[in-house]
Amino acid sequence: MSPVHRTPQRTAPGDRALDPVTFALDRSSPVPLYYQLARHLEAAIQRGALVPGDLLGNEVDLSVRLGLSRPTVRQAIQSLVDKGLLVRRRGVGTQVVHSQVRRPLELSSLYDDLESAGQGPTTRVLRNERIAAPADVAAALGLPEGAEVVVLERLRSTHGRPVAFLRNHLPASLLEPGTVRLESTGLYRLLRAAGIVLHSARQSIGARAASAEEGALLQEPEGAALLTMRRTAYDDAGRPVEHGSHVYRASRYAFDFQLLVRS
Amino acid sequence: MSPVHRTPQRTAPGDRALDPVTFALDRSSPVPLYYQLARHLEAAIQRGALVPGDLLGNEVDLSVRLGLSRPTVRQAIQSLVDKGLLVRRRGVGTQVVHSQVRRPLELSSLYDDLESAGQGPTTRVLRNERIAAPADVAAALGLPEGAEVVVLERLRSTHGRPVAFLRNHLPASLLEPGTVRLESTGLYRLLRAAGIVLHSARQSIGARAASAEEGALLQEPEGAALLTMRRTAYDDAGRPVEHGSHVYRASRYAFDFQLLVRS
DNA sequence: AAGTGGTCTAGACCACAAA
DNA sequence: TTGTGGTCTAGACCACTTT
Repeated sequence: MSPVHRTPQRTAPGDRALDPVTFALDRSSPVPLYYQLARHLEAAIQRGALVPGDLLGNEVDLSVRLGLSRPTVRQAIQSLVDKGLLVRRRGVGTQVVHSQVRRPLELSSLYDDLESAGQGPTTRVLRNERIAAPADVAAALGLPEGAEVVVLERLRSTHGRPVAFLRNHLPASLLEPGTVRLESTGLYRLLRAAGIVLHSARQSIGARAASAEEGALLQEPEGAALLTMRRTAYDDAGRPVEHGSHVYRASRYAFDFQLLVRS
Repeated sequence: MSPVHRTPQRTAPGDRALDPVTFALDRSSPVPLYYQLARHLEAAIQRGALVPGDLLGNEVDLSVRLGLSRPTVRQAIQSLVDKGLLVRRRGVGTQVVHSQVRRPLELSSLYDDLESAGQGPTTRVLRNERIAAPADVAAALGLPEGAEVVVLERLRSTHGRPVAFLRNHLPASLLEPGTVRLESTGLYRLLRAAGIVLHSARQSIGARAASAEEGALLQEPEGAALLTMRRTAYDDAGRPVEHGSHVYRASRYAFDFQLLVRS
């Protein structure tokens, strides 16, 4: 049996040289074996060597061919199942998911979103200073009211036209973001560069009509529909790291993502 | 050493009877052992027996105390790490995450959302018929243009006031949803009851101003800000199962969820 | 130096689906 | 009946963090 099958069946004999599953592991690398395998399979899927519906060979054969134990192979496969790229069916096998999977919803910055969409975002920092925390911000960040926080206000544009107005608050003890850097990258990248590891975020997406000031900033008429997003991000230890309150031009932006069903 | 530690340190001696980690496994149950352990730990966290910051005992001790192998214990712990309830640090240990974790974003139906919030949703079915698929729907569902689909239009309310207008299209071959059932439950529950297993969905959230008809339906003035959601859901085999195009009153609804950072 | 999680092995038996 | 993934064991060695 050849290790990859198309529906309803099999590849031509002599395909083993093109077998997209078997490959050379680097056992001297510090990269874990299961991770090497996962990346290899993912690449094979991305470049189309494994087509939706294809069955991977069964796990036992696979582990023999690769010289790995079955649990290690399973660990690799499981990570791709978790990503939504593969589906396992008992008694059937493991196959590549049919639908075009895009990335699941990530805690990504708007900057990265726009950049990866080739939108060449620009940022104008309107405000960057230390203030006493307003009540709602203090509550969101778990700080005593009046504690010192950094407030950032930024206008993000693509193609010279505004997309979003971003207001963020950070505990002043955490980071003193430089205005210059903020104009050339995203806040989350600055946090990561400062060694702050994000773990989770609580987020709320809504809509409302634009105020006169918001309209002026975003070049929308007063009363235009805006998307709003409020988010508090936490680090590994559960400490609030950042609270953001953003508004987006609905005519130029939407939240777009893939969900996986919890199982 | 007692198995649970508070910061900076330990519970009183004699606490072993209250040890929130050790418990009795049911080896005769068909429920997997790792799953029993995961549920037990999750319950201990939810009821506060394990407090944020608490360290679980190390994995080797734990497996000995529970009479399980270490991989099985790891499998249980890993599932809770994936859920965002626990954090592991090499050289340190596994501890309960500080922040209050709510559920991550799920592919849940609005009906379930409102019901679990105690809002007692009601549904009025405005339309339930078979039609030839419009071009955009056919494209989303991967059907030839003009193929037969079921179109549903529903108005969902809580406390007697409308919250959302839901328009859904399904391949007619898949399901013939009964209007009566649709008034008493959510579409996704009907799909599940029909044996349709959802796997993933592609979703886009935006905003726009209400049209005159939308305003009349939702009891909002024309031009009011509305939240919009377009979603296509897929089953295990990657077949499109449903396409929804919904509008929500921004004054009464927001998308509210927790994100975990991919790692 | 000691203790933790991270990785890996080489088996075993079971549950489920398809032929 | 056969083949698949699902679960589980009892070890091993390594990398990292803290003392």
